[in-house]
Amino acid sequence: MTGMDTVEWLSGHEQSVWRSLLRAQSRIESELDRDLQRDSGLSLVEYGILVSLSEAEGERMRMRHLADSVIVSKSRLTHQITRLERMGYVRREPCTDDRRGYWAVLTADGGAALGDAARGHVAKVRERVFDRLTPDQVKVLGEVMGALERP
Amino acid sequence: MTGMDTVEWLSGHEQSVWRSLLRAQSRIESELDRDLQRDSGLSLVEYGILVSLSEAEGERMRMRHLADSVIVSKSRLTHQITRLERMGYVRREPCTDDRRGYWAVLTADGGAALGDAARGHVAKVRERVFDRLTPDQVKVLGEVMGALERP
DNA sequence: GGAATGTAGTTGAATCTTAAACTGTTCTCC
DNA sequence: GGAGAACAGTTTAAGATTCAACTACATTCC
Repeated sequence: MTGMDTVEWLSGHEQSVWRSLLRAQSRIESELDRDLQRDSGLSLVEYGILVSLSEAEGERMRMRHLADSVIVSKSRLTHQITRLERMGYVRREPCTDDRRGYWAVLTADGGAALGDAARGHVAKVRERVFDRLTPDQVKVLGEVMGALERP
Repeated sequence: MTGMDTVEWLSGHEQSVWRSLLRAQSRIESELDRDLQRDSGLSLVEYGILVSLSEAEGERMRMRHLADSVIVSKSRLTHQITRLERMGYVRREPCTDDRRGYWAVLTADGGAALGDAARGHVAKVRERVFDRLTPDQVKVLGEVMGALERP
């Protein structure tokens, strides 16, 4: 017994919950990503970007806001938008009122690609997550994730 | 109303739970990864590898089994183990009974690095996850993740 | 008005990940 | 015992991500 033992460890149960969580996370994400990629050529992050844009006023968002909304670094978003632009799903427009800024704008092709991808993707989400849970479990899961998502 | 509308969409509540889940996942993972990296120079995956090895018989595992245990592709594991070997935390040993195979073996340095990293990391996990939840919520979270982790 | 500081976004290089092809070994089954 | 399939692991190259440095505009505050 040394002085280093004073860290509070996780209890056995907490440990097992934590490991389940890590495995579930990693499995859900990689399966959904693989399927989405195979069926529509979009990664999960790309899909998320298109969803955010499609729901925004004028189907456009400033880079910074978009980065926050899909939780990626500015730099990663820049590269990602460049790729989406190459695919023709997004286009950049300079901001007139803040000349540092750009809008990322959803194109018609991007909207169509999102529509096509969504059907299959939603089915997988349902199958991979919600079909496995009771309504009560979903309710608690919502509360829990609500508590965990806050920074 | 077209024929394409027959996909069962997510209900409003499900949708909001799903989005919380995605945000929580991504925040938890990136914060823990950042902190772990800063405090100990290990990524979350590297940490997971060292944990698996430390708990295995003889502090060693076959590559395939290790890859399954931390849920990464064989290829990624190969690269990752190469890096860990360069850091001196793991060494490879050829398998005597199956000449295709290798053991990844935890070194003394690797064990020490894991020990150092664990203290801070566990504290963050507690702080980032368990401290935000009631015992009941933890219990349900465990059931839910148990259901979701299965392939 | 202008120096200092903060913010938006991009760039480039190093690092990491992925996917497919490949080597060498073991297993199956006739 | 040997052909063929399956398995363990690595390699390679392309593509993605990260990190720090950088440009350009906006804000603040004297």
